[in-house]
Amino acid sequence: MPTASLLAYQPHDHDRCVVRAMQRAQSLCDAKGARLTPMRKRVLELIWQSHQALGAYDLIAALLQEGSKAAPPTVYRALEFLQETGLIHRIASLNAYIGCSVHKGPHMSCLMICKQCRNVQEKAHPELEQLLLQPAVLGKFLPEQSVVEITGLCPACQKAPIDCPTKD
Amino acid sequence: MPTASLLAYQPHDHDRCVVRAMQRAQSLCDAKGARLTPMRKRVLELIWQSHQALGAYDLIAALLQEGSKAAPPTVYRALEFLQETGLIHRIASLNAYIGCSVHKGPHMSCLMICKQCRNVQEKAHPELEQLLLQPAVLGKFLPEQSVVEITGLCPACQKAPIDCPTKD
DNA sequence: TTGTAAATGTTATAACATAACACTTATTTC
DNA sequence: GAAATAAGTGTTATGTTATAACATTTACAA
Ligand SMILES: [Zn+2]
Ligand SMILES: [Zn+2]
Ligand SMILES: [Zn+2]
Ligand SMILES: [Zn+2]
Repeated sequence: MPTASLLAYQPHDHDRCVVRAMQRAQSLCDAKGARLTPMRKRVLELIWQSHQALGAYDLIAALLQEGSKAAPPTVYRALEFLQETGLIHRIASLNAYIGCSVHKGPHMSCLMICKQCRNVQEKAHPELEQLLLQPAVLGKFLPEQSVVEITGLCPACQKAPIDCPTKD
Repeated sequence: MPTASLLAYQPHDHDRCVVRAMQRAQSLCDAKGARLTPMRKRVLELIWQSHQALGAYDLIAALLQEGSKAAPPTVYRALEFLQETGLIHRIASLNAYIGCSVHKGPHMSCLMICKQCRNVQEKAHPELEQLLLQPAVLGKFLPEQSVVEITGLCPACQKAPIDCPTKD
C-alpha cells in the first residue's frame, strides 16, 4: 500500500492533489488578505500539473502556448508571491519550482528530487528542524531560511532506470 | 575563546587557513593523481582569500585584474575540477563557491550563510547525515547528493547589523 | 467618481552557465 | 628523442535564469 508521504512517486489520483492545492491556496490567501489573481492562480495550477519541478521559463512557455502574454517579470512576480505565501518552494539546486504539499504554517522541509524523472517529494521534517536549529549545531548563528535538498533516484526510477513510469 | 567550528565568523589568522587549504589541495591531488595546474591553484587561492562566498564572475574579474586571460569556460572548468576533487563547495542558494574546510573524505555538510557579510561557515555533520539518510526519512528514495544550506545572521552581524566586522 | 495602491505589461539588460572547436602543454609509447 | 595521445586551456558564441526601470491597467476605497 502506497504511503501518503511518497505520493509523488506513486501513480495516484493527481486531480485530488490539484484540487486540494487550489482550495488551500484560495483559503490561505483569503485568510491573509492576499489576492489570488488569475495570473497567480494560473501559474500555481501550471506548477501543480505534476510533481515535477518546473522552471520559470517552462511556465512562460506554457503561458504563451495558451495565448497569455507572459514576459519573464510577470511570471517571476507570480512566483515571488506564491513563495511568500507559502504555496510553492523554489528548488535552489534546480532553479525550479514545486508546489508545497505540506498543509501547515511555515515549515522546514526536505525535498527529495529524482534526478531522472524530476519528480519532487516534499517531506516535512520536525526532527530535522530540531536538529538543524540546535544551538549545538549552529552555535550563535541565527537561522532564517533553510534549504535541504536531496538528489537521487526515486523508487520507480530505481526499478526502471531508463524511463520513470510516474510522469505525473 | 573562539570555537574552531566558528572560525569563519571570528577574527583569526586567516593565512593559516589559506596555507592549510593549499597544502591539503596539493596532497589530495597528488594522492589522486590529479593535476593542480596554475589556473586551478590560482582559482582555489582566490576562493580562499576569505570565508565569503565568491561567484564565478567575481573570480573572472579578479583574474582579469591580475592580467590573466580568463573567459567563463576557463573558470567554470577550474571550479568543476575543484568540486570533483572535494576542495570547494558550490552554494546553490547563492550561485557561489566556497573552500571546503572539512579535511576528510566525502562528507555531507551544512553551510551556514550570513546574508549580510556573506561569510560562510561549513559544519560537518554526522548526525545530520544519519538523520537524512534514514530509510524512515527518505523511504525508498536512493540519495546521491545533498544540499543543506542555512541562511541567517552570523554572530558578528547580529551585534553589528549594519556592517559586519569580519570581512576576511 | 476620483484618487490611491496593487498588479501587470513592456523593453532592456544583468547574472550565471555551457557548447563547440581551436590550440597548447603534458605524458606516454615507440 | 620524436611521434602519438591525452589533458588542459583559449576563444567565440550562445543558452539559461533573473531583475531593473518605467508605463499602463485594474481593483478598491474614500
Ligand atoms: Zn499528485
Ligand atoms: Zn512546503
Ligand atoms: Zn580563515
Ligand atoms: Zn566540505
